[in-house]
Amino acid sequence: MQISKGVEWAAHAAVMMIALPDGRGLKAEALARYHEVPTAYMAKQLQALSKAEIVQSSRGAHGGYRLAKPAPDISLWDITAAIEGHAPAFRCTEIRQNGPCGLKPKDCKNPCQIASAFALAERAFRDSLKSVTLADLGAQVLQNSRPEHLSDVGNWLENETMPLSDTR
Amino acid sequence: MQISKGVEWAAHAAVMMIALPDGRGLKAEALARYHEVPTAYMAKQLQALSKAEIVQSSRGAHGGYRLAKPAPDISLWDITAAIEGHAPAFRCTEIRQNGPCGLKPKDCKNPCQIASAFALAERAFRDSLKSVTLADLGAQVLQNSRPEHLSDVGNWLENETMPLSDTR
DNA sequence: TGTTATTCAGATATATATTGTCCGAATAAA
DNA sequence: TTTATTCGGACAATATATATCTGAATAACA
Repeated sequence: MQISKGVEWAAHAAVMMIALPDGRGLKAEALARYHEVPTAYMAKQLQALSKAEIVQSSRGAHGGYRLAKPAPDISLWDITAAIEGHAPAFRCTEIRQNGPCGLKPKDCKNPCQIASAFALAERAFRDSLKSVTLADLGAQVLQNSRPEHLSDVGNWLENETMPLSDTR
Repeated sequence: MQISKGVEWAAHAAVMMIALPDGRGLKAEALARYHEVPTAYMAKQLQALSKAEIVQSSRGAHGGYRLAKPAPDISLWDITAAIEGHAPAFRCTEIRQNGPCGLKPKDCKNPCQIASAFALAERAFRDSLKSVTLADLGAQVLQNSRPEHLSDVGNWLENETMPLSDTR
């Protein structure tokens, strides 16, 4: 029962994108470099977020990714589901229908008790993650970071999001 | 994010063992045959339950497995943890310490916000499973099964748990 | 008390999913 | 129209889950 590393990366990348000014974007390579993770694999996670319409992508020169909707409308569950998929973690294979005392399918209209218990637990998990938004995470970062760190990040963003010919 | 099939098998096997009379046991092969799953792999799950002291094993002729404690004292989480391990599903790799704006370790005494959110969600998952005991599951089976099915199971158990020379 | 049949337990292969990489398609700037 | 740049999906390597096999331990029986 493991959650893919991609979820961690995608979540951090999404938090990063909160701070992105106006219509600017961050390319996959920059987000990977910022977090010091393999570029191509980070790109893969961003593609998944893009498919889930959590981020928008722009191709070509000066392209990149940005959030597709306001930070309060994106939950940690949205990100997790985008990377891991929506399939339940517990997969009931209906083994109660197997073997010498196996039940007939018509006697299995109600879900198996064990499967039901897991479904309930997974719902609790999901609901917990749904209650946390990107905006919440961003606010916590602002609160808990030292001012110098925030300015470091600010400067880095300036450089990465302004690759235009600004020679002044 | 998948839960091993072994958890499903182990849970069903454990529910089965509730019905076991007095000091009798069921061997791995019988439990596998009952559920129509590969014998050796079912055996492996039972070994895990044995290590976690959820079931007791007896070797040699007429050996087998039985519950190591009363059904109300065994939760679905106990079984899950025995098979899947106790490690958290979300693994924080502290990528906030990476890259050009990486934090210093001394500024990372508090856990990362994202990791905290997942820890909370996993706790909710765990607590939900902890609230379901083998006794609960057994009671539900008794309630929801047709009488004929219960007698089928009873007969099967008689044959499997009484392989002694009872020729009368 | 030795011998044998039986059963559990750990070590060993195979299949599947996760992790990581590459090359082509698309887009925007020049 | 050309070119540099970036995303997107196809491809490969690694780790984990699944399945199997052989040996160690135990109890029944002679």
